[in-house]
Amino acid sequence: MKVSELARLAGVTAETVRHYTREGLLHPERHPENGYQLFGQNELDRLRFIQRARTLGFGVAEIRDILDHADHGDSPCPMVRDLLSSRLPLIRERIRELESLASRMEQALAAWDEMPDGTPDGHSLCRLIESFPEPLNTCHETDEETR
Amino acid sequence: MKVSELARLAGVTAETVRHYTREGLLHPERHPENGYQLFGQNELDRLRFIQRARTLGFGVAEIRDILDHADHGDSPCPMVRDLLSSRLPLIRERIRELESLASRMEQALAAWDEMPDGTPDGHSLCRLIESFPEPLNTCHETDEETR
DNA sequence: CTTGACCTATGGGTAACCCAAAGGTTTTAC
DNA sequence: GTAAAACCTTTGGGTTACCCATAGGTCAAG
Repeated sequence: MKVSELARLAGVTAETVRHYTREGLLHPERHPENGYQLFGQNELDRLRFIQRARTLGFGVAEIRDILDHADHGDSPCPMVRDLLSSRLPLIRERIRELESLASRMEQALAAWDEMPDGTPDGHSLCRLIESFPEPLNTCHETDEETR
Repeated sequence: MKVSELARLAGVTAETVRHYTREGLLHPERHPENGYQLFGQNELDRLRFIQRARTLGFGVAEIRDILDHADHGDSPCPMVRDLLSSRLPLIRERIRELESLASRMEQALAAWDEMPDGTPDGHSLCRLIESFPEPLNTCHETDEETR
């Protein structure tokens, strides 16, 4: 089957399939005459595996490693377990950050109702934001986060 | 004051200050002789405003709009409120997604303990992943998410 | 006057795709 | 039979909020 058909069967876009192919997660054959990518059933299985791994939070590069291991006959399971257990605390922390963010947003929206607001007084940009606690890193080190 | 001093006072890196300047959130004067960026107290206030807005989930482009409005004498508060209230449900949904992800990960780790595992059987990549429910978009439309 | 600390601008990298362009191929329909 | 529609190819640029490396100018201190 060709790119679009594979994509349709797996519920992703053709661009995504091409992306995974470029990144070395899929290895289609090539039609010798027109250069089209040709996928078989096992490529569909592979793509579905990729989708499951993505919903488990694995990155594309990690999935490539997992697949490469499996292609070499090695069990990728220990790697998978390690990735899973090292990533989990980060996810939990990200959840806490977002919950904190959400409650700050709600707090700001609630404050909206009881503010004089209207036009700014020339010193104020927007009290809604300005009256917020400082990000508390105002002293020594730069902190980090992301991901 | 110069870039690094402003950065230190606000607890960010000098690179971040330059980034905000490039993006038009800060408007430093220039030392006419050496071209250095010169910031005053109100630029520090501005930077702290930016930090608070960032912790409320606003993007850099949005903050630029907010500041531009305020610079033109318009109250940005209605804009802020709209952004906040339209973004909040997305954050809540993202939290649910991550909680779902975390529980899938825990489920997978729990399953690890009671699996025959070891080497793959030639058909299996990693049962830990393969035995997962399909991403359930396997039929018609491509879905979307991100952010 | 020479370090070393700081400044500048430019350009490339991050993650996982999306999108547009330019051009070849295959299918469908008249 | 052929022309348009639909699909394929590769290339390159965009997205977010920065970080980092490079090359070269500037400044304070010893």
